[in-house]
Amino acid sequence: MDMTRTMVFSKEAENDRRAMQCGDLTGCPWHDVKSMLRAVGLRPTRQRMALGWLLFGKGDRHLSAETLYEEATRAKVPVSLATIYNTLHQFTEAGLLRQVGVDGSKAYFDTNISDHHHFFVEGDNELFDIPDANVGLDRMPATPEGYEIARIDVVVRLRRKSDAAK
Amino acid sequence: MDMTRTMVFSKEAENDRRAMQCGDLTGCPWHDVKSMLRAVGLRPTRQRMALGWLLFGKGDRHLSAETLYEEATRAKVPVSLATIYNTLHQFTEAGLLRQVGVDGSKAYFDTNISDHHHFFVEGDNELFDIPDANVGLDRMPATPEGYEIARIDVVVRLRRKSDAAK
DNA sequence: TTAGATGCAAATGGTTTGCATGCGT
DNA sequence: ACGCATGCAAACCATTTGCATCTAA
Repeated sequence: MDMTRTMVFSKEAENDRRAMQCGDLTGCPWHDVKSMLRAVGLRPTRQRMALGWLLFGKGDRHLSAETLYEEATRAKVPVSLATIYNTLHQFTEAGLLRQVGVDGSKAYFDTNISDHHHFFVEGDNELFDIPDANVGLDRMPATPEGYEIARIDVVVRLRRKSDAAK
Repeated sequence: MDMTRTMVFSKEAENDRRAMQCGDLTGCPWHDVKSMLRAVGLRPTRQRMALGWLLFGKGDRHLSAETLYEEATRAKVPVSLATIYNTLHQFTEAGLLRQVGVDGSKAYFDTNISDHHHFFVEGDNELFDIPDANVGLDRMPATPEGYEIARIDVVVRLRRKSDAAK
């Protein structure tokens, strides 16, 4: 059962993270981030800790490199944009984050790495999870010969309901 | 009538195009492209005609600006990259093309504007339509208040099956 | 000490823009 | 002739890279 788990490492990482965030969470996010980093083989450096803290300290989030950079700056954490990108990618490779490609311009990173899909608000470029975790594909086509499914991305693009005028 | 001429014409344009490509298609694509352009209110200029010809002359295609540029160049059609981008966007706004956002880096344009989804081959960055037109969403979540669904994009990401070793 | 991490600035790649010239109506 | 269309190059923006300097182990 459950053999169609293609993104296997996400799963493991997810467990690790959940364990850390919900298990021995003591109220001091620094400790947990440190364990999390160690668990995936990344050195717990000053900036990785701070970024991990910002990223995972308050529930599921969707942010771009720029967003995280501003947030870090606001939080008085000295980080360079280059490091933000490095960290974001390292976290993603480690399975702590999931990269979501929505509009083709900038990249978004989702702290929720479980199997789920997204709503994307056109214009606002806002991204959020589709609450119902059970959305699935109906009548999935056969996977072409020689290929395997790496992932299925579903993006429901929303637009503000045309409120009367305008 | 014809007051909300903003995004309404996707549908109309599709009909026009289908009529032109399947209806009174005479074998001379130039004539059809010209009609098609006129139908959506675009001046049938040399390059728009040529690009329309390249784009719609041979079935459903998925290409990037760069791809089309090379193709045009190879076909001895003098066009600048800027014009390629302009044209691609104008065609898209007119509903003749559909932009597909897959990887976040470059933009792809699909000459198949009907409701359908895609396979995306990671690594090769190859994009193609999912043959079964009936793929649909199972258990679609409720649309958030105040919003309406603009479109649903489903991208099935494929990767070459790991052939034994490696 | 030492490999790995960071910061800065310069390089990149896709896409857009400003403006002078060209072409469809 | 008028005005949109085009071409070119410079501008842009998100992201990446090279390299010298730090820092965790």
